[in-house]
Amino acid sequence: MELLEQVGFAELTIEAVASNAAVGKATIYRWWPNKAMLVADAFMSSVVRETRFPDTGSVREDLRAQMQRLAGIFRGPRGRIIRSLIGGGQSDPELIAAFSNRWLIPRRAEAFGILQRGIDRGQLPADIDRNMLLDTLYGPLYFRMLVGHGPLSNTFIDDVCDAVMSGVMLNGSKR
Amino acid sequence: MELLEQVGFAELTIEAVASNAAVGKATIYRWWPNKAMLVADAFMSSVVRETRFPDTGSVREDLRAQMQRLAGIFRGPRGRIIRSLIGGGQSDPELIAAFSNRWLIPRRAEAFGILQRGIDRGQLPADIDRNMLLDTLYGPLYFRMLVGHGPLSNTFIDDVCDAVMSGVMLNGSKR
DNA sequence: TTTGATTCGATACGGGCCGTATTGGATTCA
DNA sequence: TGAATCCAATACGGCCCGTATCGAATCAAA
Repeated sequence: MELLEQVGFAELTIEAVASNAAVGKATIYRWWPNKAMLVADAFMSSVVRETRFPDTGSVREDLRAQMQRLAGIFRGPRGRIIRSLIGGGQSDPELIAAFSNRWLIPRRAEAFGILQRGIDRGQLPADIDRNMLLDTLYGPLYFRMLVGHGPLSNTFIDDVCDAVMSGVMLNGSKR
Repeated sequence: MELLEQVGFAELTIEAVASNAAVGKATIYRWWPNKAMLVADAFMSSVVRETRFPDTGSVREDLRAQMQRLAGIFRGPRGRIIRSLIGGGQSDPELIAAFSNRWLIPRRAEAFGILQRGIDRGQLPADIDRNMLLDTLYGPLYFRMLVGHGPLSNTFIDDVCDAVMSGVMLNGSKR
C-alpha cells in the first residue's frame, strides 16, 4: 500500500514490493498469480467497511453525505490508488472485475439501503432503477477524478446531488 | 490505430508500431517523445469533427441525441481506444491532459452550443453551471464504460438524460 | 528428538521491450 | 555532382518480467 500510494499501479513492480518487504520475489508469486491480484487484495483488505450510515430522514441529504464522504476519499491518498486500479483495469479484465466486485458493489449495497429508506418514506418512486440512479449520482465524481478536467469541490458534489435528486424525487421536491 | 484497436494502449509497443509500419524504431522516436504522445496524435487525428448538430427544439432531446451518439462510439472500436487513453492517463499526466484538451473539450464546446440554445429558449436557467451539468449527463456514460458494471444500453442513456434534465429544466418540465 | 515435507530468502536465468547510438545506403537539394 | 539529410536496420545496456534452483529455517508427525 505504501508503494502503491507513491508510484501508482502501472509503475509498481513486483521486485520493488519484494525487496521492500524483505521477501523473495518467488514468494509473492507463490501466493498471487500477478500484480493485479496482489494489488486488489492489498487495497480491498485496507477498505474499512462503513458502519455509520447517514440517516437524516431525507434521501437527498443521506446521499449527499455519502457522496461527500466518497469525494473525501477520492481527494486523499486512496484516490490515487482507486484511479490506478480503474486505469490498470482498462487493460486487465480481472483487475476491473476485482475492483467492481470488491469495492463498487459493496459500496453500492450500502447505498441501496439509503434508497430503500427513501422509497419507504415515499420520497422516491418504488420502481426506480436503483443502479441507474446511483451511476448518475456517482458517475460524475468518478469522471472528474479520472479525467481531472474540473475540481471535485464540495459545491460540485452538492450541485450534482441536487440536480439529479430534483429530477427523481416525488412530492415536487424540486429545490 | 489498427494496433491500438487490437491490443489497447498498455500493450501497444513502439517496436510493434515500427515493424508494422516498416519503419525504424528510431524514426518514431525522432518525431514523438513517447508512446503517449504518439497515440494521442494518432487518435485525435482520427476524430472527425461533428458537423451535424441535433436541433429538435428541445434541449432535452438535443442532449439525448448527442448522448446516444456518444454511447454508440463507446460501444464501437473507438470505445476501446478511449478506455485505453483514460486508463493509461491515470499514470501519465501528459496523456490525460492531451485527452482532455483534444477530445473532451472540443466535444464540450459542441454541447455548450446546445445548452445555450436551451437557455435562449427559456428551457434552462441562465446561470446554470454548464460544466457541472455536462459532467452529470456524460459522467455516468464514461463511468459505465470504464468500470463495466452495467450495460451502456439505450434505455440507460435515456433514463440518465431524463433524470438529470427533469431536475434542471424550467417550466415544470418533469417528465 | 528425529525425520520428512513445506516454506522461505536469495540468486540466477532467458525473454521482452525500453530508449539510445551507430552505420551504411537512399534521397534531397543547391 | 557533391554535400547534407533522412532513413531502416541493427546492436546495445538496462529494467523488469515470470520461472527455476538451492540451501536454510520452520513445522508436523512419529
